[in-house]
Amino acid sequence: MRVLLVDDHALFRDGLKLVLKQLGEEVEISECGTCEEAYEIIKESEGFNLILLDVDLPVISGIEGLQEFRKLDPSAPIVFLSGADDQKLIRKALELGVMGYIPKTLNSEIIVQALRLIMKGGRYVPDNILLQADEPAHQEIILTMRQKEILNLISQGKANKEIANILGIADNTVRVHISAIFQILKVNNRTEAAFAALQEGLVSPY
Amino acid sequence: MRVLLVDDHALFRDGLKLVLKQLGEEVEISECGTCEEAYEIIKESEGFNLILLDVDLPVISGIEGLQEFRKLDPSAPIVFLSGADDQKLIRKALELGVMGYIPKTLNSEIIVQALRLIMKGGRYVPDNILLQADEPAHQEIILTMRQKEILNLISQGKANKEIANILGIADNTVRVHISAIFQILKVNNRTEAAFAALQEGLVSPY
DNA sequence: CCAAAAATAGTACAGATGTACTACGCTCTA
DNA sequence: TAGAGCGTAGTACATCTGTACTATTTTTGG
Repeated sequence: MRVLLVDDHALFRDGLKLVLKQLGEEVEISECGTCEEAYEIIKESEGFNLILLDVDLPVISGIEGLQEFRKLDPSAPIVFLSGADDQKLIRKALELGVMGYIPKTLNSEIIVQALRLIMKGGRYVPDNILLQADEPAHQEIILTMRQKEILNLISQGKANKEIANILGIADNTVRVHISAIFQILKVNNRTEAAFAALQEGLVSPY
Repeated sequence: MRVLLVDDHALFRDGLKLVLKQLGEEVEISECGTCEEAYEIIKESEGFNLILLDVDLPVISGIEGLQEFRKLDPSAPIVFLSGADDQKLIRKALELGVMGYIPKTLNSEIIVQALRLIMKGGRYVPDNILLQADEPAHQEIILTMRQKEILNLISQGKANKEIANILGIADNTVRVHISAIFQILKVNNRTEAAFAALQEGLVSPY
């Protein structure tokens, strides 16, 4: 069995390698600390039975790199490793079609069980986290493309006039969009909107 | 030798325990996943020779919990473990007087050497990161208490009047503070200020 | 104790922001 | 083809925001 382990924390890799050996007979582990290295390894290999991918990788995150892994080794089930028990992240991961989401807080016994499950074609997602996520019944926020564009510019601290210039429209139009955005996000001003955008993952804090 | 290992990632603890055993003869390792548990362990123990503390812990972060560790076991050298190679964080850690800062990306050989150094009374800080930190010459941003309070409220999307009400001062005064904050942060409006505050770690995105 | 820094507060003003309207063209779908 | 939704744009208006002043009181450090 061939496993590829991508995580920038060398010691965590060491710990996980021990766990993987409990998985069974002949486990052959390739490891690296970045997506870029992982791509090279896959190209030089004959495919893996399992890819364990840290979501929080430097340069190219696991989420960003996921598609490339799919291309390079379409048959390998991909499991996300994550330091954060983030409900949204898990949902996104599942949407992206990963076969598992393993929080690094899990102890080795549970991880072994989870990986066995995944190797048999199942999925593993920590239930406590999914239950948590069900609660809020948090209504999906849907914005039009234009609204997302403008929300992004708002989040950069741009003024209405600047936004109008950038998009080549009248600043009255910008205001109309902004009013609409505020209603959808249920906020009253651009600073609240910016933070709402952050929380919804619509913008990133650079 | 007694070592306390506080990290919420069970597998990382496993990896690190292996490394610690390389440190020498009789290493006795206590481990847990949160500061709260760690406090209990220290109270029930006779003191440690080394405390390894993850900075990014749930509920109480390593940085927040540091003082309490100091109180409970003043003689134990404290070493931060961190998943992020963050220059600012390292500087802050050193200011707080920790004896070492170990990025989780380090491999085991280097960690062993670093821990040996620290056990002998030295300090370990990854040089590549410190060099990096020198470059930006990023001037420290110093705000008064009042300014921080107001910056926080700005980041919550509060209007000047609301801030004035909350703090029990005139909204003219709020404006004066805000003008000062903008100059210090080199920004032009409250949304930019909110994001600058985020980047500087002055507020958290809840 | 004095000087500097911080916090307070006022007046004044230009410009930005947010809302409420109306209105028109475009695209898609029933 | 009618209606819905989107993007565009205008007018009007009340309010908020940010800056530039001046000025007083409190706190703090040398």
